[in-house]
Amino acid sequence: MAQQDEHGRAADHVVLSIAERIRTGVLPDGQPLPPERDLMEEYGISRTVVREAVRTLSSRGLIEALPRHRPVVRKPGFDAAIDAVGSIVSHLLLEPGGVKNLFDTRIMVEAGLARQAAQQATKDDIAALKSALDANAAAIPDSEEFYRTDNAFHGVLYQIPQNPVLPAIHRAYTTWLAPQWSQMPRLPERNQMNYDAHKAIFDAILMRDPDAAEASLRDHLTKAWAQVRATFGDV
Amino acid sequence: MAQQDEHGRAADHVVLSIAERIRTGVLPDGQPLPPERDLMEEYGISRTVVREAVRTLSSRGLIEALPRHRPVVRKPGFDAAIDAVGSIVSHLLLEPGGVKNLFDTRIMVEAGLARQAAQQATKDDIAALKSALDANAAAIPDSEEFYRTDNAFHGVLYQIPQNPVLPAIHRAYTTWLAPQWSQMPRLPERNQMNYDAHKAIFDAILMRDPDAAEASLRDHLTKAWAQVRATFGDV
DNA sequence: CTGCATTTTTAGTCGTACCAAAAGTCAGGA
DNA sequence: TCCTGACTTTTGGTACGACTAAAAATGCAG
Repeated sequence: MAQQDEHGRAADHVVLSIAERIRTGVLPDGQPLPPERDLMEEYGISRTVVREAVRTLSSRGLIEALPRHRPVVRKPGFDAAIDAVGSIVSHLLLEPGGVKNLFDTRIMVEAGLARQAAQQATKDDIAALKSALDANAAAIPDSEEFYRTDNAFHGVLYQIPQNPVLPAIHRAYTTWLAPQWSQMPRLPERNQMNYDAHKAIFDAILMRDPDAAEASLRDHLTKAWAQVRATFGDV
Repeated sequence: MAQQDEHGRAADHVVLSIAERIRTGVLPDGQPLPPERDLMEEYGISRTVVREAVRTLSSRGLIEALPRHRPVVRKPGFDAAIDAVGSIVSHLLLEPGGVKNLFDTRIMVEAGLARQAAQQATKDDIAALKSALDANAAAIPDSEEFYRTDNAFHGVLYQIPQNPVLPAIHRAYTTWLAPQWSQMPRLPERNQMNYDAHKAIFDAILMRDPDAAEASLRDHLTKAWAQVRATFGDV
């Protein structure tokens, strides 16, 4: 994969070099990048190239470049990876069927999570779920708060396997699907219905019944999708 | 979220504008972008800014900017989204536990796919699986070919739900995990073992037994992971 | 109509210059 | 002494102009 080194890209070399310094910790997380003028001297290139490199690193998520500020190193986490795709995904969601395709994968993933939870959840996990469920119940009259606690309940499912990739995925789903979700009419009746679904999922997990857990979760999300369709039509 | 418009970024406005033109099809897929000089005239900005915008669009995956060529529009697909994260993910995989975390999500996903296949696979799906399985069997002596057919067999699982997101995810897994996988010693005995595992998965799907399908798939991938560990130690 | 040489266009890079916003400095007052 | 606000320096954002080499377009000859 090693291409013609002196061919068409000076900036890419700088990108690679800086990325490596970030990865190895020579440039620690949170530290501002050296000034552009220093970098151009160090690499023997023009500021044009330096700026291109910075721009690239920024959209790669390795640094955070606020408009007029010094870019700061942002050691890549799974969240940064999600951010990096955000732009593309938002385009994909505007395509017909885009939202549905994404939502379907969410159903798949959470169905798996529910099964896994029913089989492997520890006492602490159950306690966390219970606590999230109670908060959700308390929020039924307050749609704003219900949305938050609803999210948090699902979030617990993503935490149970103790895999840092999963919470990032959850954040991705909530971020990307938020435009649809947040514009839906919020009614206490609906909140009640959703809470009941959460309770059913919780109960199934508590009973260590993977099939029931998956079924109730699928039912829950499928109904949620029906609500989305009722609001937005086919998307 | 609308910020101070005349504040700190001229390039971003151009990025937004061009991205919109791509999405709406004013700039169709495959068409080269207008020359930089035309764009600077059209937007009333300097070439510096145009180039920054192009660079950004490129790393966002909306256009493909080969070194000395005209950037061509590349309507974003799910594959492009995967590419966009590639850079970050490759960093994450170098972190301790990074590969395992990713592989675990793969096990989760494919476990779900196997269940779903057992429940919903059509005749055509089964036929595709069978065909992939046969190709896999025929390739047992040829490790190179076996790797390919192995991949293809798993790929069929990702196709069954008919959700375009899933094949993209499969491609992501194979791309990101390839460095580990392709360096593993290839032995016909191992191929035989993996083929047997594939056969077990296929049989379970054929028997419409989701539990067995999931179990055999988990077993298969867990053993594959053990092979990785045996080769690379803890990663 | 086809293949090749020539011209034109265009991306890549450099350098300089200027502005405005941060960041850093320092003096004066509480 | 410590805080505060004005002042200076640094630094990112943008513009303009120039030059090179590669790519694309053109035109010519066969």
